[in-house]
Amino acid sequence: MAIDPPSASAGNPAPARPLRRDAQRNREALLTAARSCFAEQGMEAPLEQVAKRAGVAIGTLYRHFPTRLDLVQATFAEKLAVWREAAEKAVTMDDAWAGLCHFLETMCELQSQDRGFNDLASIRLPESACLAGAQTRIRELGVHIVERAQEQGSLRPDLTPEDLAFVIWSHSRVTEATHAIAPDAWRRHLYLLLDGFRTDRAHPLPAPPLTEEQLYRAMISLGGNGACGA
Amino acid sequence: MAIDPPSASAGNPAPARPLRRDAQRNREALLTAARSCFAEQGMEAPLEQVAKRAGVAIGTLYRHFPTRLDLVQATFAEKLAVWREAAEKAVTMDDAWAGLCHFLETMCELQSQDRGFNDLASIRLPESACLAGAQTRIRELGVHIVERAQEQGSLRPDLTPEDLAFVIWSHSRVTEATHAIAPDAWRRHLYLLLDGFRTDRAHPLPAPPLTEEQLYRAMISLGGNGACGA
DNA sequence: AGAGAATATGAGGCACCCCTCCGGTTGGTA
DNA sequence: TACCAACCGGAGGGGTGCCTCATATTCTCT
Repeated sequence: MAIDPPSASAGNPAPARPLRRDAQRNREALLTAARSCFAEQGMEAPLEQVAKRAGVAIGTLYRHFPTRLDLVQATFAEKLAVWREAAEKAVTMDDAWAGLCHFLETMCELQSQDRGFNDLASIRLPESACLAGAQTRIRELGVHIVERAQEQGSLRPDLTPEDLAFVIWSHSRVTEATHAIAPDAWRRHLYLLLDGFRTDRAHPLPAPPLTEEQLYRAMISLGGNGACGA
Repeated sequence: MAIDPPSASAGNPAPARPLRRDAQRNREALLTAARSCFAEQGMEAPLEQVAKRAGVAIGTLYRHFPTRLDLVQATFAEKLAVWREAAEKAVTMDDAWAGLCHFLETMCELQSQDRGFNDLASIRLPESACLAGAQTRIRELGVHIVERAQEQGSLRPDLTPEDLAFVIWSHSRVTEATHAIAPDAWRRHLYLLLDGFRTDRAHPLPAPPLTEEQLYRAMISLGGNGACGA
């Protein structure tokens, strides 16, 4: 993903000679350390701490992952896949409302377990990032999830897929606040919000939905100093 | 609040000789600068930037406000008062649901206009802070606001005053994301959540409410590096 | 006008984090 | 076994922000 002979940017050309054994070991130690650091402190955890926790010098970290974004992507690829699978499954569920709940609940669960994922879910990676594709796919699935639930009449018709970002963002801070004190409290918040999503009870909303473009810009603006540079 | 001859901690004993004219001028310049820095960047804005914007050296800032907390409190006293007045008014409104909306909408508006206030609303100041009393008062009023709306039957009965913190927290991140892109989008989120608060539509919630003590601990845990030291 | 207290200044020490670079080390192969 | 490319270590230069303190300046009162 970073190391290796020149070229090999997209992920398929040269088979790239396997890593030396010590390098392989270090790479894995780094990923393990990154997972725990990011989970505790978010995507902006000091890289020097990741290196220390991996029992490796800082130079070694940079050799394997030249930028923070490289490390973030390698660290979260799996969890992003879990989220994506939840979305894929959601669109196949007979009860579209249950599908929506499954999608959102899985997402929130991942967010609440991992501050780094919490950060990642809230933002949009740069186009160049290899995980950006997964984000895009999840968004497509989100559109279907919303449409199906509206067709079945369970989801209020004035809700747009962009409104799902409200769930991500609002849950983000709620879980950050309650995580250490009441690890399940976020479910209460989620279901309060979901009650507001149902068709019965819908009252007119006071502001128009975000456009897709606004949504992207909003997600990018949250990027701050995280892994979002370029 | 910080300067001046010894003693004079609570705010009434020695009349405390008035500030010299230059000191008075600087103090006001500092507050103005702090308001704009905090509004843009949150409560953790670099103090050196506040000083620079005030056209004053860093030492001067520390002379007037020995700790960040001192500066934060002086900066936000007025906005906290506005919030509190909204709460006082809310409990007098005939329609308790309208009162709840007025309270929350005012709060969210303040949060969305000012990142610093957004931070401040999410956390709990230390007992020693002079603004802590206002926070406590607002909380008391929040209890009444909730109770009245439940008595009138408009607010779902399984909601507790602690759940109002979900509004603060969730709005916090939503407005941070959308503030620069769609300044009114937060109203949409707020009213989605409020639709979930109504009595009709209430579905059983999957997690118990926070206790008061959990709420405080959660708010403190968000304090991070902000103005919350000691 | 002059003295003295109050105030302002800003360089500087400390801590944190970023990222680079080059000499030393090691794994795997001939 | 010996070689060398690949790899590792970690000191160090750069940047930011915090806070302090000795010195210089300015107000105010007599």
